[in-house]
Amino acid sequence: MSGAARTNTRDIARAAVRAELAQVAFELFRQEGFAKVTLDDLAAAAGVSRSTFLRYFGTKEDAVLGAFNAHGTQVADALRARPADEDDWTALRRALDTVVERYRLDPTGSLAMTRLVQDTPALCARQLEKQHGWRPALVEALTERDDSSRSTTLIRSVRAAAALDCLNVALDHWTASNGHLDLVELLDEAFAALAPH
Amino acid sequence: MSGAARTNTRDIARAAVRAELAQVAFELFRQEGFAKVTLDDLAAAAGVSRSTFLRYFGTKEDAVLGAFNAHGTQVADALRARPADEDDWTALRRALDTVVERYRLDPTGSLAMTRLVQDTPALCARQLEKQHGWRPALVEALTERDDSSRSTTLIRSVRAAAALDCLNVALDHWTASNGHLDLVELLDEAFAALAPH
DNA sequence: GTCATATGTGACACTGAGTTTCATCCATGC
DNA sequence: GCATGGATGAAACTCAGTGTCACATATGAC
Repeated sequence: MSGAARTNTRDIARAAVRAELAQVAFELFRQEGFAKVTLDDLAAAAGVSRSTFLRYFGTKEDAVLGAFNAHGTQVADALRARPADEDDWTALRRALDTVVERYRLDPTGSLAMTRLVQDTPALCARQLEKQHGWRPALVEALTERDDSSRSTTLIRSVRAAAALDCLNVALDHWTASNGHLDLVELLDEAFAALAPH
Repeated sequence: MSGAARTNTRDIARAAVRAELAQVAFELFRQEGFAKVTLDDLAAAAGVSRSTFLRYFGTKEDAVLGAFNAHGTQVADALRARPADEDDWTALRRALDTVVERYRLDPTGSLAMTRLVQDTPALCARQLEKQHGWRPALVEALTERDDSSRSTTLIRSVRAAAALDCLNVALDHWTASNGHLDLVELLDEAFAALAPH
């Protein structure tokens, strides 16, 4: 029994193919618009069958949004790594630095990707859904950090949700400025607008 | 030219049919589950053709979520009606009372409806999308209330988004308690978790 | 009353997403 | 070489959503 977590040659190959397919899909979506590109188009452009494409990404949207799949647990992990005496809000802000870092590494690509998602209602909706799915993990991480009765699940849920909103709104303004404004500053402003006492 | 806003006999009839169709759909979804019911099932149950059903609700989801269509502008209007000297966060909290009132009027029905939405990923996603669409109207209302430079669009956007999160989280906990907990108290707690200084 | 028009409806065909099934191919281990 | 299992491709299928057309009915003008 090769453990499920074991990363073997096959998994690496799969990941490479997946990345390649995602790249092809992204280019096509940007050129033609998400709605105009069919699964057949994607498969043809990538040189695989429609079946194979759908095996890598369960849905058309996931060919784009699969890039964000790891963000949820990543932010949750970053949250757990914050000092125990830090308040929820500050810890959430700092945990989002892991996401911001991704945008800093490739501003041009990130800008194009973020625009594509924002300008495509179907992608926007799926993205919101995906982020909604991160909330439980964030709440759990917050709870592990401070199990005292000072806080409740409701409070942690609201803060986790609000933190993700801050990210989204900051990104909205970032793309609106063509990436000229500083994402870190925008995020700080967003967090400041809700800073709990 | 009969003005578009004019409510004539025809519009009233349409609204009645629409309400009837929504009711039938809701019952069917609750009994069978949203995914198991097809548009043909809905049309047959309602005694109309598939075409007609789709004319009333553009999508299957909208047969359920159409009930929330007015909420966006309703909250925005309530926001504009708040005293000018009230801070954003308090005004948002009070504006949501218009929504809470709907739940208070029919707790049983609201509970079933909210559960259906929460338990159906497709509906949950569409609901998030719909609420996301409310944000611009809320931001505009906040701006009209206080056009001073004390605040920015980014700040207002974050607060509007966070307020809706508060509502959603409060509703999560309300349904989890089978409607036993007080929605108003839950909402107050949620808002308190983010109270800006 | 009659005619013209507009609107609601149903029937139908069509596209495209996503699921499922099956056959085949190929790499790995024996 | 041979068996096995995972990856692929082909194809049929369901269903949501769009668009078109024909028909019926109700409303308004004369």
